Amino acid sequence: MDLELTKAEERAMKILWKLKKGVVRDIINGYDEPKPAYTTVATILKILEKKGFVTRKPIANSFEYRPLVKKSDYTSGIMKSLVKNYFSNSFKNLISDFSKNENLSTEEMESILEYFKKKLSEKNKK
Amino acid sequence: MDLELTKAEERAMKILWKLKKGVVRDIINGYDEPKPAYTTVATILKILEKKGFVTRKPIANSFEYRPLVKKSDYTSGIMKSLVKNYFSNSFKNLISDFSKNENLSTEEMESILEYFKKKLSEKNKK
DNA sequence: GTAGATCTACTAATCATTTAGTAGTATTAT
DNA sequence: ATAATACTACTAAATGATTAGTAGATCTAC
Repeated sequence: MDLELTKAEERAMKILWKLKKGVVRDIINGYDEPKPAYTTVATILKILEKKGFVTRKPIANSFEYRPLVKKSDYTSGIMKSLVKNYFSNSFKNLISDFSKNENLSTEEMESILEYFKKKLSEKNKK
Repeated sequence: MDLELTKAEERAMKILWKLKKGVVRDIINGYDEPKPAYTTVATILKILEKKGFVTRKPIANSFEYRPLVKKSDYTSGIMKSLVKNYFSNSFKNLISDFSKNENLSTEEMESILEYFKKKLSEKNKK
C-alpha cells in the first residue's frame, strides 16, 4: 500500500482527520477561501478512496467519508522515510541535528528529557 | 525564498550534497541505473539554480555546480513545516508521537537522553 | 582545418496532478 | 407531477513536473 499523498490529497485528508467523518459538503467547509468546487473535492475523495486512505458508506442520498489511515500512521511514515533518507536511519541523528539548528526552549528540552526517562524506566520494569 | 523541492530536484540535490561540487557529468554518475539523459540533468540543475539551491561557475568549457542551500537547512525546513502542520508546533509532540509508534531501542533512547542532558547543562552554565 | 565529441540554451513531448464541467439520477418543495 | 436542488459518475481542460531532443557553439585529435 502506498502511503504517499499529493498536496491536494493531503489538504483534504487533514480536514477529514479533524472532522473524523463527513460528507463532501462538510469537507468543503473545512477549506479556506476560495473554496474549491464541489466536484473537485468529490474527485479528490474518490482518489483517496482508491488509495485506501478513506472509506465511504451510503448515507441519505449521499456518502459519508471516514479516514482509513490514521493521521499518526501517516506522519510516522513521513518521519520514517525522512530518517531513512536523510539521517542514516537514526532517529537520534534527526533529533540532534534539528535541535542544533533550531534552538529549542529549556522547557521543551526538559519535557523531552522527562519523556524518555519515563519511557526507559517503564521498559526496565518489564 | 522557497525551500521546497520536487522529487526530481531533490534526487539531484542529494547527489550534489554528497559530491559537494561537480559538473553535470559527475552528477549523472551519482544516479542509479537507468541514468537520465544529460540534458535532463542539465535542465534540473538550471531549475535548481533559479530556485537558489545551487550556484555554478564557469570551469573549462563547462560549469561547476555547488549547493547553495545546506542539506541541514533543507531538512530543518521540512521538519519545521512538519512540526507546524502536524504537531501543533511542538517538537516534543513529534518526538513522543513518533516514539510511541515506532519502538525505539533502549540504546537509541539512552543516547537521546544523554544528548539533552548535556545540552541542558551547557545551557545552564551560561 | 576538418571530423568527432561535448557543452549550453532553448524548446517540446509526455506524464502526473489539479480543478471543474456536463449529463444523468435521485430528492425535495410546491 | 413538475421545477428546483443536490448528488454521483464520467470526462476533460489546465497546470505543473519530468524527461529529453535539436541547434548552434566550442573544444579536441588527427
